[in-house]
Formats: sequence, C-alpha cells, structure tokens
Amino acid sequence: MAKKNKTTIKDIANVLNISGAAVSKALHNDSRISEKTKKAVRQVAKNLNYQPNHLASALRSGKSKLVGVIVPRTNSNFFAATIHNIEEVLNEEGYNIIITQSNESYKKECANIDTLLFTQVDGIIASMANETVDLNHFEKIKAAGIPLITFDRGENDLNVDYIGIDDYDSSHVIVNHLVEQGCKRIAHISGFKRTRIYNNRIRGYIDALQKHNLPLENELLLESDLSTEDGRKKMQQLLNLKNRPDAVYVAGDYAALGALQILNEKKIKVPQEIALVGFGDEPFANMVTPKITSVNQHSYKIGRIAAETFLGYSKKTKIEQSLNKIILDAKLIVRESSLKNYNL
Amino acid sequence: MAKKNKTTIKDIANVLNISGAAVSKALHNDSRISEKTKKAVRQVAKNLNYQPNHLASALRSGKSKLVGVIVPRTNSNFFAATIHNIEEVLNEEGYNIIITQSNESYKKECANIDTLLFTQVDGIIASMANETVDLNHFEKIKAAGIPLITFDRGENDLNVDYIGIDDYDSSHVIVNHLVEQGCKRIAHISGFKRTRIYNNRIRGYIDALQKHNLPLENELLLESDLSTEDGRKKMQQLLNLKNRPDAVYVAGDYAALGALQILNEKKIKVPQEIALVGFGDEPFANMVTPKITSVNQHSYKIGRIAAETFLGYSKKTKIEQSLNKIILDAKLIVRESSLKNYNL
DNA sequence: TATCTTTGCTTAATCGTTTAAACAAAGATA
DNA sequence: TATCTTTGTTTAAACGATTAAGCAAAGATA
Repeated sequence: MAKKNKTTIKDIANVLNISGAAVSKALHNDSRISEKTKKAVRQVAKNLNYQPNHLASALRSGKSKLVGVIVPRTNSNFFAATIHNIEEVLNEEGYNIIITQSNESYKKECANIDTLLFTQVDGIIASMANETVDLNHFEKIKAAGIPLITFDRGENDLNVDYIGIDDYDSSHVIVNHLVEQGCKRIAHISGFKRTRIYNNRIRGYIDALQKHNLPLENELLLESDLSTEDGRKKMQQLLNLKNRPDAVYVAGDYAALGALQILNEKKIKVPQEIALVGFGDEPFANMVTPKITSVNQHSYKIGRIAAETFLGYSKKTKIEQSLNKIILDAKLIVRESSLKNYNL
Repeated sequence: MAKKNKTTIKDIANVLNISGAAVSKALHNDSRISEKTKKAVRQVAKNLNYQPNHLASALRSGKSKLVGVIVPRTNSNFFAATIHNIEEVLNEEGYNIIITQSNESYKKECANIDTLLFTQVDGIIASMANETVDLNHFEKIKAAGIPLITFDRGENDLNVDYIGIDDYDSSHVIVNHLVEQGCKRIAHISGFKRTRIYNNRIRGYIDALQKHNLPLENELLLESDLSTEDGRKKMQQLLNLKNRPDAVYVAGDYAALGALQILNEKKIKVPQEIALVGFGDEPFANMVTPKITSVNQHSYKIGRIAAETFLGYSKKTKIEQSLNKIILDAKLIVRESSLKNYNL
C-alpha cells in the first residue's frame, strides 16, 4: 500500500476546521451532528476522494465487515451459484466475502479456517469437504465467538445452523419416479456414508425401496467419491453383475455423467435398458445425450438463506447459536435419461 | 467479533513481565531479542492460544496481506483452476485472497474494485468482464498505488502486466489443423471484437485463412457473446446459409456446446459433415458426444505466474509498473469433433 | 582505567478510525 | 432569574500491533 497521500478523516477535518470525531460522526449520519456540517463533510469527502480506511474502522469497532465462505470447490454450478447469492445479500448490508476452497481436503479446510479467523472475519458460512470427519476445526470457529452457518454439507454433531435440502425425501421422490417408469431393480451409486447428506440419501433410497416392496441388494448399493472417473468404475461394476439393474440413481451429477459415458460406450440404451438419475442439476446434465434427469438443490434459496441467517446474528449483540435447521424441498427435473416413454 | 477475551501481545508481555514491543519482536524473530526470551514468548503464545490481530498489524504496517482477485465468474473450469493456483502460490507467502465475480458485468466489476480497495488489499489480479470497454475503474487501482496484474482478458491501453496465451497463434494452430483434416470452408463464431483476446483470435483466423488461400467471407464470421444459447443461434444461422461451412471454429467452449447441440439435433454428422473446434478446454468438452476438440489455456501456469508477478512487486518497496507481457503457447487438444478419420 | 560496541530490552509514537465523556451555547421550563 | 434539556461539538482514550529512538548493562578494545 503505497502512501499515495490517501485522504483521511483528519484531512477533511482540517479543511472544515472541525474535529475528526465530528467528521466520523457526520459520515455515519449521527443525529447529534447538524445537517449543515454533514452536508459540508460529505462535500469535502467527495472532493478529496475520501476512501475510509477499512482496517482502522475494523480494528476500532471490532467488526471487519468480512464474511468467510468455505466451499469444497467453486467450479461446481451449485456452489458458484450459492456463493453468488450469499454475496448479493451480504453486499447490500455492507459486508464483503472472502471465498476459500477446501478442494474436498480436510487439511485444506483446517487451513481455510485458520486463514479466515486470522483475517478477523465476522462470521463463516461453510459447506464441508468430503474428507471431513473430525470437527475440531469447526469448533474453533465457535470458540472464536463468531457465527458459523453451514449449508449443503453439514453435520448433526456440530451444533450450528444448517440450510440444505431434504435428502432423505429426495431419494423417495427419485425412487417413486423410477418405479412409475416401470423400473424394478434400482441401483444406487451413493456418496460416502459418513457424510450426512449422502447418508440421508442412502436411508431414503433403502426406505423407498421397502415401501415399494423392491429388493434391497448389497450389490446394488455402491459407495463412491462421486467423481466422473469413479462414476465410470461403479457403473462398470453394475454392468458386470449377473442380474443387472434396470435403473441407476447416482448421488452426484459428475458421477452420473461417468456412468452415462460407460452406458453410451457399451451401446446400452438409456433409459430403455437402464434408466439414469443424477443429483445436483449441473448445467451439463442438460447438455449431454441423453439429457440426465437430476435434482435441483435450490442454490438460489440456500445462498440467500445462509446469508440472511448470518445477518440475523450480526444484528444481535450476543451470539446465541440456536440450531436453526432449514430444510428445503428439492425438485426433481425429469429429462430423457429416465423417461421411458420419451420419443427422441 | 465477540470479545472472547482474545489473547493479545499485551497479555503475553504481562505474563513474562516484559514489554509488548519485545514480544512483537520476539514473534518476528528479531535478531536483537535473546533466544531465551524468544523461546519463552513462543511458549506463552502457544499456551494462551495467541492469534495475531491481523487488522492491527495491517493498519500499522500498511500491508493487509490480502490480494484481490476479480474474475468474470468462478464456475468456469479455467477460472476456478487459475484461482486455485493463485491461492496456492500466495498462501505460501502469507497472503490470502479475496475472490470476487463480475458476472461479465461492467457495473459489478466497478463495485468489485471499490470493494477490494475498501478492504485495503495489497494488490489485485484481474480478468476483465466481457462488457468492459471503459477502463477508468482499473486506473483507480493504479492510482491507489497497488500492483494490478491482468490475465486472460486484458487490454493494451491499460499499461499493466498481463499473462495470457497467444490467441493470434492459437487461431493459426486451429485453422492449420482443420485444413489438414480437409476442411475448405471454415467459419468462426467469435467473441466480441472489442475484447482483446477475441480480437486476436479473429485476426489469427483471418490471417490463417489467407495463408491457406481459403475464402474469407463475412457470412462465415459471426460475433457472439459465447453463451451456450448464443452458440445455438449462431450455428443455426450458419446452417441457414446457401453455402454451408464444413468446419466451425468457436471462440468458447460453452458456445461450441450450443453449436454441437444444434448439429446433433439436426442430425448433421460431426465431424464428417461439419467439423467443430472449441476454445478453453472446459471439462464438458471431453464429456459430450462427440468429444469437442478444444484449446487448453494453461490455467495452471497462468495462475502461478500471475501470483508470482504480484509477489515480485510486493518485495520491492517502490512500485514501477513495468508492463510485463507474458504470453504462453496454447495447446490444441484434438478430439472426435474435428478428427475426420476418427472411428467411433 | 577509559571509551567504544554490542546486546537486549523499554518507551513512546503511530497507523486511521470510533466512541465515551466532557462541555459550551442555546432554548425550554418553572 | 435560576435551573434543566437539548443541540452540536471537542477532547482524549481506545483498538492491537509495529517500529524508531533511547538506554542500561555487559563485553571488547586500547
């Protein structure tokens, strides 16, 4: 930061021959400052191109007006959109956000948290890495006395706010849809069991099968890291079964894409021979052939609600983490890959 | 920031009965402090879980140790990867980054810059929005006396560092490849002419055609915003021509995808009837059918170099913007969409 | 022994803002 | 007229670190 003779409050005060305190108050529209002075201050501030020193005000007031955001990655449509909406809501209230990526790594997530606490953020909005099991680093945030809001990937053990979709119910909606299409052997390529959202989807899948009196077979339930590569592998595994499934529900679109690639390569007709459903409604789900049926997670709402939840805390003087769980209904977007009577 | 009785330098000083200055110096490994004192300070700091107050040190030293990054959007693989690499390099040197998105909007870009300057970043690494023509807001950064490094989307008029690929040459490589494949009427769905990189690609396209004695026809050169939607439109427009092209070079992968969708829908064989080349090597280029030939932009290198360029300035006391233009060679990734003798 | 250097620390100012407390002047109330 | 309120401002002390300058004690040099 070169000392480009930046204008300070003192400079404005000198011009008008008043105290710095008066200038500060005038700029904050304090009721005890006369309109005349306020107007003059604003005018001079403009003339001198005054830019408040954020560091100084943050240091003094104890509020950095910065909110940290931690996501597994930004190059997913869901997270990019969520971030965008968080930003929109917070910007309006004068907050800026610092985005950090964990790249699904527990270690990086720890580093992210240290970084953000070091930067004196006023709060953190986070979605957890796949790898994360131990939660001590999140406890650090609570210990620092700033609000922590989790979304999409959260944990029950962590006693904090959470905004996400109803994963358990989503599985029901998906299975119902596949059954309606006439599917009888529905496989599930799931995420890691230890991650709450994937666990819920698995439970939903199992219960929905039972509801429809469909077989629940171990060979039809495969745990995956949900990468495209692993989606290919797991699909291959399903194809190797003596008794193949007639539908596959994949817990993530990237893995669903991998599965689709294998099906296309093996010239297996989708959805006629095997129906396919993904999760996340990534843009490419609508781009590939056939288009993949998927679940939309309301990135718009989730981002806004997360931001607003934070703002709720920021307005109170005392933080009483009150365990707000906001669960949204997910929306199944039915496309070619699961619509058996679809005519190309 | 709740006053969770955070440990300060003073607390450490009190425990050891020395001055705060000594503590500060000890923590910075000042040579004038004895090893004994340093050891004691480090121990107490650890015991009390001391976290330095970043705002205070930033205020005093004039360095926020924060670098702003402005990108058109984060949900593109190129930008996400670039950001990741910038972060990696800067983190090592104790810098953190603040990511902001312009969403290709000039207005948002202005707001981003204000935000970053307000946050007292030590430098800004930026890639410009499509909409941006006027450059006053970037001049603001220079006026603030902090380094500005541009990448991918820069402007000649702005006298600052730039890291990008050789767009002019990339067009040559693409056209050469298509000619090799036997294409004789090569169309170009380009980005906006006013944006430097797209302009360079257009110039390269034109010159390469001339080099091969191929016709340059106005109807084969269409300006686009490079969205998937517009890619569809422009492809449709090309198909409506009396004399259709036998190859289409699209300046962006998203638009190339739109073009491919139309071609697939119209049952036009790619690449047999019309060959297709995109730009940017987005992951989906490798996911769709047929896989799209595209140009890899070295997000890895670009991010690292941008960050290192910034670090170069940060180590000097005085900033002398020296107009470093670093141009990397792009790499053509040949895939099914342009390989005429490819057997599916 | 007298003087110079080095070592290891302290003091105090500073970064630019916010804010509690003080206070003078003007207006309201009794 | 004496006292209380209100209005509009100033003073000065923070916030938590960094850093230039000062200084005492110990060691080195002549």
